[in-house]
Amino acid sequence: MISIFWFRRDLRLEDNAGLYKALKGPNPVLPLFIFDAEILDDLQDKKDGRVTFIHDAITNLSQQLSKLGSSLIVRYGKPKQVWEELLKEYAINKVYTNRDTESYAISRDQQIKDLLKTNNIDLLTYKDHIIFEKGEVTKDDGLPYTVFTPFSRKWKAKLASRMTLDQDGKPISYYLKSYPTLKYADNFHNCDPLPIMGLHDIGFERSDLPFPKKSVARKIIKAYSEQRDYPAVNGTSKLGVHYRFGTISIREKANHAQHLNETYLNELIWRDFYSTILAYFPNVVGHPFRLKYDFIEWRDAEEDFEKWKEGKTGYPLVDAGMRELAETGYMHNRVRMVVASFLTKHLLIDWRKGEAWFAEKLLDFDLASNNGGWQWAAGCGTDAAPYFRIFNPESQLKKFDAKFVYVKKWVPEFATADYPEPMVDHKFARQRCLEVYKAGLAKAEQQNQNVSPKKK
DNA sequence: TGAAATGTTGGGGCG
DNA sequence: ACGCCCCAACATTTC
Repeated sequence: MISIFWFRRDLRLEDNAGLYKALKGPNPVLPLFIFDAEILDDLQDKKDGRVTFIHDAITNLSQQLSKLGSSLIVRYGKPKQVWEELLKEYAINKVYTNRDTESYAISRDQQIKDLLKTNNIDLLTYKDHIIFEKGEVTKDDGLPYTVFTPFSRKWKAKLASRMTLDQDGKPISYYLKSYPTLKYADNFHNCDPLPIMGLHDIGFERSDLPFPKKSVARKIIKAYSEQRDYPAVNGTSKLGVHYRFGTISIREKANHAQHLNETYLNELIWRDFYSTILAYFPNVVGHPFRLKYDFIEWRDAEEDFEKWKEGKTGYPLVDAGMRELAETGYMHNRVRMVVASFLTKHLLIDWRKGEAWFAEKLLDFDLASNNGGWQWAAGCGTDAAPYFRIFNPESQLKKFDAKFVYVKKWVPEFATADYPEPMVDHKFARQRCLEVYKAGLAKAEQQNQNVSPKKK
């Protein structure tokens, strides 16, 4: 009998909660990865950078495991079918995995749990990709926070409430201690290396996007709070894709952040916050968190959307960001806010369209954070910017890229005759946005009264 | 994690 | 010396 450890968005051996538990369990452990046809077959771009990133990570894991005398099962297909095959091929006693709380993952895992149950096999799940999950950081009455600042206060208090020492005698929160996975490497199932299919076997080609490195200079984290807002500066960690696929440990990075820079730690808390929001309110996918914002009449002009996607709006900072995204699968965070504000407020295009475009293009795309960010920008989310906070793309440029270093990098025709005029006048668009939002909210108010008239 | 509009204050030029 | 005006700088309110 063996145990299976199922890798999904936790593609590393070190400090992996579920893998650690599996190795400490009663059976030899054989790890598994499934290239999920349900997800992959929906991807439009057959050179999708994320698929290459995952394939690289899987190849790396397989090599590491073969050095340990074990291997990695790699399959392609619909998870249920793959598991049905595995049940025939292996004598499986337990299955371990790390929790994934995205909507699709929850239903997939339930399906697999049921399938395993009929074979008397437990599916054991663990928290690995965030620090505190749903239910761990709540208001005193047990209800979830929907505003970031009090959430983060409680989060930090919980983190600090159990300080201890690590192996080297340095102070560390109990919640950030690493799982010493490799100490139990003897419990991997001994076997010959198993083959890994190539990218084209699953219908993809190698992407030529550059993948950010997972080693980050300490000074970037240290100076994060001062430098993060300037897109021309190498001031952000670009670790998003590694957090997304678990090629680094969130606990390790949170521990660094706790010692080096509180603002960077806050960014990690935002991940927990939005992940938790999604877990409590799965309806935020496709719907505004504050439902009264569902009555806004978006203009949704298709030609405007195209200009935005191509980075041809005539607003240099917006265009630079959109082109950086298209060319690298990444966009500086300050600029993400500016382009999102521009799409929703200046162009009055439904935030869900922008969200979908980011989902397609971002290497570090994360459902919860992306949705939270877009709803924030549109003003309809938790802890949202009030709708009348409208970014001025020109003053944002002046503030954060005054010397046009970032803009010139991505928009070479900037300041030449080839660069277009602004597609819409700022003052006009601002006024229009205020009116349309106001009308939308008024309509919501009216509907609300029709549904539940006030009692006398 | 905003920006514009409006209000207030105080210094300096000037008659 | 004084009132008046202008305007920049800053503060507050409004969207």
